[in-house]
Amino acid sequence: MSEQLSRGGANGNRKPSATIYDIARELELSPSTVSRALNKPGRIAAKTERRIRDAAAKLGYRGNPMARSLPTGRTRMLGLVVSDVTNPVFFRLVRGAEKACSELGYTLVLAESQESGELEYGTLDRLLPAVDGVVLAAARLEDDQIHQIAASTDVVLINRRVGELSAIVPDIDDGVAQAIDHLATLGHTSIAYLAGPAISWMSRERGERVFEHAVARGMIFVEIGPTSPDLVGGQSALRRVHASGMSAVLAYNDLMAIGLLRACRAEGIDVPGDLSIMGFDDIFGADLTTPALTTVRSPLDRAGDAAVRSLVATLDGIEPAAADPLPTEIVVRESTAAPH
Amino acid sequence: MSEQLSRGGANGNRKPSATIYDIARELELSPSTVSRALNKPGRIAAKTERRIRDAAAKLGYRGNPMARSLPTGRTRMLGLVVSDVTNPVFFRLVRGAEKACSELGYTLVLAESQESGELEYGTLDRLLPAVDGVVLAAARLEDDQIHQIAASTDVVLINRRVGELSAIVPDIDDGVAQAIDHLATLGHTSIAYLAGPAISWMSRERGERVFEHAVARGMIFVEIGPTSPDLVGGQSALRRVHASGMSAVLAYNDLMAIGLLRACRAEGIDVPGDLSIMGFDDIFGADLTTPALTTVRSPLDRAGDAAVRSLVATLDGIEPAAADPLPTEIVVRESTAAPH
DNA sequence: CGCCTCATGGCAATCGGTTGCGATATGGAA
DNA sequence: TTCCATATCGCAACCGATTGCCATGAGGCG
Repeated sequence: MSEQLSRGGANGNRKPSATIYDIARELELSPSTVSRALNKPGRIAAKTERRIRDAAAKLGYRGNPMARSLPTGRTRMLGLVVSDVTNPVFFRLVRGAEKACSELGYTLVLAESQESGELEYGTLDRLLPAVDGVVLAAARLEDDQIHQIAASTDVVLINRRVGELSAIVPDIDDGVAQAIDHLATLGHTSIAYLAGPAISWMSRERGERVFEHAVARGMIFVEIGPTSPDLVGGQSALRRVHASGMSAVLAYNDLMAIGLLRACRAEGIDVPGDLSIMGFDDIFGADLTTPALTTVRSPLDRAGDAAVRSLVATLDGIEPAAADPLPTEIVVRESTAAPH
Repeated sequence: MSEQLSRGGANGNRKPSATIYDIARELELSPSTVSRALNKPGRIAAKTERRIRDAAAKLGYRGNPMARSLPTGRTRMLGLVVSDVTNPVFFRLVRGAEKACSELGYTLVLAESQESGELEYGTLDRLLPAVDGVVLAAARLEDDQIHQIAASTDVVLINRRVGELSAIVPDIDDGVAQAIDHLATLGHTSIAYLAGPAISWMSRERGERVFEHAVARGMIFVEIGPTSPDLVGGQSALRRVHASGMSAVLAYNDLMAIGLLRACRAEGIDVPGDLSIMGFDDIFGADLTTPALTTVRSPLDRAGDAAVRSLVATLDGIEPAAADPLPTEIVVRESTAAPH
């Protein structure tokens, strides 16, 4: 009548899953043999391996991930740190990373790093020791915080360069060139760049590229901001944008562009008649607005995929293959037109 | 000149983090004392505990999660399974779950269960043994698959009821009542419900509620579908909707409603003039469309939060507090008006 | 026929904690 | 002063794997 000790919480009537010891006993073998048969194909006689695999299947054996990672130090888990889970920019990114992880036999752990202070004693503190590496897509983190993270685990950055850390950065230049070309062709001679947060590497990068291409085209260029990279950021920038007298605006991201769009509508400013607006990323919802947003599409899903693969390669001690460029391109919709 | 063995991947020049053994040696104590001092406050003499905590801080001790979970069987990780990471319905849900986990000292692992076949030998297979419990927000899973999962770990469902499994389901009735009232007040006498996938419990539930309230109001009611719960699903349903002659449509979710909206626009059907359209959930983007979508808002963030808290309570052996109702309410925007 | 090699499988240490139980002070009561 | 209860800490087993090294036996070769 001895009651089975149920470890941890409710649902006590759950049979603890089989271990390699169960298999070993069943077959009168040593646990080490079972371990090898299951992980190092060929190390054990083919016949024995067969028997072991069959027994494992029969007993419903699932290796205990914790037990495995204790001696090896590898958890086969990867972290993905984003600054804001509800930001639609990350959706395709998460999807790409998730798929790659799944294909490579890894598990993806998603974390949010809203305030930078959270780095200490927060989610990241719990995350870092549990993963083999992290993909950082958190624009809000300071450079030295990133170095700090990189000191304790392998890191791959997305949309950002910090020191020599490996990074996946889509080739902005293509897209920006196309965007400026698009606007110039429409007849615009002046353009404003609506910057995101000052800390954002990507915001600065995009601003820089827009600047370069604009002046190369002989266009007037101004930069407005910095602002928060969301709807309200875009919304609140309208007065400054309007005051600048530019006929076209390129916002740091789609969220800001959409915010600006809405503010224009509220103020009775015609888009694209009075003002052409473009964004970056082509997030979900960019084609839902009226007018639908013209934007520079970023291959975020591919970036997520590439980041994970690069990370896993480094973990395996392989020099990560030089990632192919990840080109960007513009998606022309309705928010851009000839100025009048 | 003995080279330090770097376990696992690159970045070999990383100092392995301190263990309780390091602390014990430093203080000439036993590891077990260190362990207790750190986890069972009061179990050890206050003075000793102080010394241990100080030493731990000094050495930068971070407990090894794998090592801890091996004897205890608990990983302090929770899984969140959704059917589609890129579906904006889940964003607020993820956010809510993430925050709750963080507050409770748990780590959230996000997983996608697109095809049901993936249940075997897929992401879930790797996830399940690694977490203490899962929150299931995956409408695509079959009932018996859910039971199968529940057999091996603790489970909390969101937006769905299966057997006696604990579930967080917002109170649809409020919202639907308000919706029907809204439409009736506008003068509508007929209404169509655009159903999602047949397998979706929530789709059936919403349809049922709409049906009840519509007939209670003496309205004509038809159900159209089932369809895929996304933009194309809504888009492709336009002809059937139109053919039905109803003056108002309530779609299973906002994605479908928006798809329908777009199709209407493409076909020159005036919304809300010719047709009033409503959705469910109030996802990101629902207020971006033209006309902006009137919808029944679901408190998804609170649902995520509640699910996690309920799950953790069960894990702690506490009877989860009866969750407060999670009411729904309509958000009136521009896609509904009096029929003509 | 003898020796060497290689394939095969077992032993035992190890990863970093947790925890039941026992040993040793320590202080208070009698 | 003696005895006992209690507070404090250590011993050692255990969680479920991995892995270096060794023992055994079989087969190949001269």
